[in-house]
Amino acid sequence: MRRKLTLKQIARELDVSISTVSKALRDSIEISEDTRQKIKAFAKLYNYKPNNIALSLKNRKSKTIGVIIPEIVHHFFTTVISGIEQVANEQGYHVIICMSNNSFDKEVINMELLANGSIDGFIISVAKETQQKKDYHHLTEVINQGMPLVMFDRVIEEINCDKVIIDDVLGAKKAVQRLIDLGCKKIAIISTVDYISVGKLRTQGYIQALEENGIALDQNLILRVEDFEKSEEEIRSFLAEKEIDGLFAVNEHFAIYAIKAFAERGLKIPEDVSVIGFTNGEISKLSNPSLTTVSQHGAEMGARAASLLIKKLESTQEQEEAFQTIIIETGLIERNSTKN
Amino acid sequence: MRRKLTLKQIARELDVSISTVSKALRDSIEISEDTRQKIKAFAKLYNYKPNNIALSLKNRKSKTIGVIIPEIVHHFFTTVISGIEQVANEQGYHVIICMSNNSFDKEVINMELLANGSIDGFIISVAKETQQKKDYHHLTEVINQGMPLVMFDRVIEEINCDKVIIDDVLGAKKAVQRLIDLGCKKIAIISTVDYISVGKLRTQGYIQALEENGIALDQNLILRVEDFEKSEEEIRSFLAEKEIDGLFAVNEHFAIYAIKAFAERGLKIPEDVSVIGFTNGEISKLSNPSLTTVSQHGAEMGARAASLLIKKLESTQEQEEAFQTIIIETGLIERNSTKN
DNA sequence: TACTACTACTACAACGTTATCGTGTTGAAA
DNA sequence: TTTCAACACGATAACGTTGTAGTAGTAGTA
Repeated sequence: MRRKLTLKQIARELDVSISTVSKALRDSIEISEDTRQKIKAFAKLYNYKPNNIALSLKNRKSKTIGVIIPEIVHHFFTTVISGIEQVANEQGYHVIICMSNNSFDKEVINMELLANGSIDGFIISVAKETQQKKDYHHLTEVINQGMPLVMFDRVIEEINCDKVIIDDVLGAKKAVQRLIDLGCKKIAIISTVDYISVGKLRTQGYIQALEENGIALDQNLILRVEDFEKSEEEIRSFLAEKEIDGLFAVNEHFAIYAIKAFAERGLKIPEDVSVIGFTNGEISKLSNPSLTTVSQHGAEMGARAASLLIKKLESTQEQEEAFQTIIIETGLIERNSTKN
Repeated sequence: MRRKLTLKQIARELDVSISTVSKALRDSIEISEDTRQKIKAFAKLYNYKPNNIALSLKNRKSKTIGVIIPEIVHHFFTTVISGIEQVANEQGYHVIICMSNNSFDKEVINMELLANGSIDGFIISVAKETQQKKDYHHLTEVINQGMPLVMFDRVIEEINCDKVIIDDVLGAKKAVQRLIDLGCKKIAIISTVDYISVGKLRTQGYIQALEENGIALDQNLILRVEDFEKSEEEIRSFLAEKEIDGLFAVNEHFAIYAIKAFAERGLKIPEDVSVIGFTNGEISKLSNPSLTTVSQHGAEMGARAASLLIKKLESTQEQEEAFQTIIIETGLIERNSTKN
């Protein structure tokens, strides 16, 4: 097994100095045409590639963006990553992804690991556990070290940094408004417990829509799922005897479980109940009936986040305090779970 | 913005040499108790963390595993990554993930990037395009450089390395056998074009099952989807007038599209047609009716792949030629798309 | 002949570590 | 008083790069 070829080896082999090899390969005019050709030919022949680690160390930057996401399962995160990758690659950056699996500890470990030289900046959507614990020391630490950080989707207000979010309140409001426009009179919502920011915000949107239309808020029509593992059960019993004609769910899964629960009661979608979900993932597209959803434009989110981060990375001046929060508009994709 | 703290800075601050700081932090007995405490306290106070890049350069290894996957969308890959992460973390390794997006070029770029010092070894499932092109230079190159590589799922026979696969033929055979046992007489298959190895193998399993049960093979009952983007259409027209009572699909999506197509024809699942898919993902679980599928045990696959890789990385001796191929058993998860 | 200017290279330092070897100061044995 | 460990620390090299500064050798000019 031969080790990777280095400048030193080339130098020894061709009986020149390391500097000469380095310069020849970078087409320096200091090196004669002859020598340059010789060195380049040799390097090409033996497939020389500079060692990134050495370059990172020397340049004190890695041209790499670290992305930390809570769970890769969600199609939404996939699309965000695509967006990040596209912009990053265009600008000559590389992307590495780490999962926190929604665990606070893993988020901390991964961030510390990446922060120690491997990457130039972070794009992160924080873990559920982190939101719950409200322990942000790892985030502030990274920021204090002068490493730019962009948050997306699940952001933390208290942290001062660039953010890319969707207008959860508005997205939810538009969805519920649509249900109202379709003639729904009794609209329920399946949300999450309030410490999950998106759940809280989407619930707000639901409430606002009802208020604006003069519909009285009925707390019995709000389900805040506690345990994701048991969400199917929670939803089933919540919907067991509700007489409703519209339902808004804050994610795809909840919407699907709701549709199943309705089916078990013999209710027809969308004839008896109209259902709208959140997040335009695979599941929404493939479900039966296909699901009308609020789309989050994940790719755009990723792209904007990457742009923000790279802008920070490339600006030599420290324009501190100049943190932006970009709000991505949501869309509503109408499918077969709502009356047309 | 303060830069990251280095040994040098600590040394200057405490008026000792860099060596002393390094040794103190590593609890060397060479350093007096007093000095050691002082240095450690200082380091802790200012949150010193060694620079990974420098360590990687010095040690010529990064304790990091690079994972290259074609598309993150699939739940299957997610589970594989979980398996990899678990084993890797246990053994003190870090995992970074890159997506090839099924593009040959991106696969090459990502591999070259990671191979130049960032990681110690690869775990890869190759891109569709790579299988099609049969251009494996980037893989052989990495191997020739002495970097261990483990392939999983979509492997390439010609490449000599450790592999972790499922027995696609057997998995498919068991699924089709199940359909036969359920009394299905006319069983169709929705597969992919043959250059995708898993499609080819699963088709073989289908054929074998029929043969073993003395059922004549009918080429009209085999669909080889060409274009994934248009798969829904292809499947719809394929199933338009088929009189069948069993269907085996080589992935979840195809199965779902098939169920939709049947529904459009007014056929009931599983009463009129029994359907079995492949890959036990979210979609199978959530679809309506829920889908009976062949499960691939992704987490186990990832775990085994990581174990193989780490074993190679830690073995100082080069036991070349000792490449293994581990075959993971598939399971059959029965849900509501087959008669009970 | 002496100086300058240019060409084509080499040497060195630095990025942040750690392992190896070197060294000055003590204290005690001879 | 001399010698020699033991102790506690410092200097150096190395990992693979690149940029700056330095230097032979040649050619041209006065």
